[in-house]
Amino acid sequence: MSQSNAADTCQIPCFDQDKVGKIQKKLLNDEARLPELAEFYKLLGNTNRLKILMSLADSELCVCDIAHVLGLSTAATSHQLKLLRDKGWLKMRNDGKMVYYRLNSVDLLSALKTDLKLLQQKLG
Amino acid sequence: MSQSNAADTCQIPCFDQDKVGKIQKKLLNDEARLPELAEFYKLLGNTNRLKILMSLADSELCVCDIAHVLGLSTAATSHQLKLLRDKGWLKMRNDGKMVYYRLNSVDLLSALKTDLKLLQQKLG
DNA sequence: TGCTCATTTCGATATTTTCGAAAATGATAA
DNA sequence: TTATCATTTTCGAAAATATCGAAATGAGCA
Repeated sequence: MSQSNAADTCQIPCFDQDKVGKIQKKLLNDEARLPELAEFYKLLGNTNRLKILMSLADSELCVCDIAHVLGLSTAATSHQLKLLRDKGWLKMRNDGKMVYYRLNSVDLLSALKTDLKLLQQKLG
Repeated sequence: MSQSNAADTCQIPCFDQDKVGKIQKKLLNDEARLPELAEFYKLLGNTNRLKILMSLADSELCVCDIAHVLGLSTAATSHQLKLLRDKGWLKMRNDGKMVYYRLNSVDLLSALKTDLKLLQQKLG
């Protein structure tokens, strides 16, 4: 409320207003996309979902087969598949009672592989 | 226990043993690395940490400046910095009382940018 | 000694994740 | 129709995790 003497004492005196301002300005471009990017990474931050993506590298699979690869129930598997499908990374195809899933983006898989290499390189 | 008539009725009859076996075999190569990869993505699955990485694109910054960019306390900022440092993505440098952080890997930033492009492309 | 920037620990809170159980869906077959 | 089967969905609960403030600690500097 009082505008008297608060202005000339900064709570955190070390910071460089100019530098901070410039960086905030620069971030503005990407800032809107960062939550999306973070969500993308959260989605990939799970071993089972990574396994799903890699399992589908060569060909489509039915839910049941994927469940066996993961060692999960079909319900749990279906849930993970839905998360990937909702974001558009997987596509499903009905064939009678069966449902087959396949990758909807080759680029995703190559991104995974690139990142895997980055890690391997980092760990020697 | 009884081996009489259990063998010919499969609890989950739809799956293709051969296919599953082949995929599990193929996954063996990468499987050991998948938890690492998942952890890597978990680390990146946070807007503040992404902001930190992007803020450091051009030059090092002190904790206090980073805290201002993020709008967090220095304690909270320091915590996030530690997570990135512990994984080897950031390096710190002491200069008097101040501590400066910088990127320890150019490749990480380019991976980020690649993934961001992948998303932009996906979203039209 | 006192001050400052940063780190660390502790802990509370909030959020998220994961997945089982069970009901619902939707296709097929008898 | 009725039964069956593969999958999906909803609900919910347990567990794991994240986030961050407060306060104690370090470490440099005057």
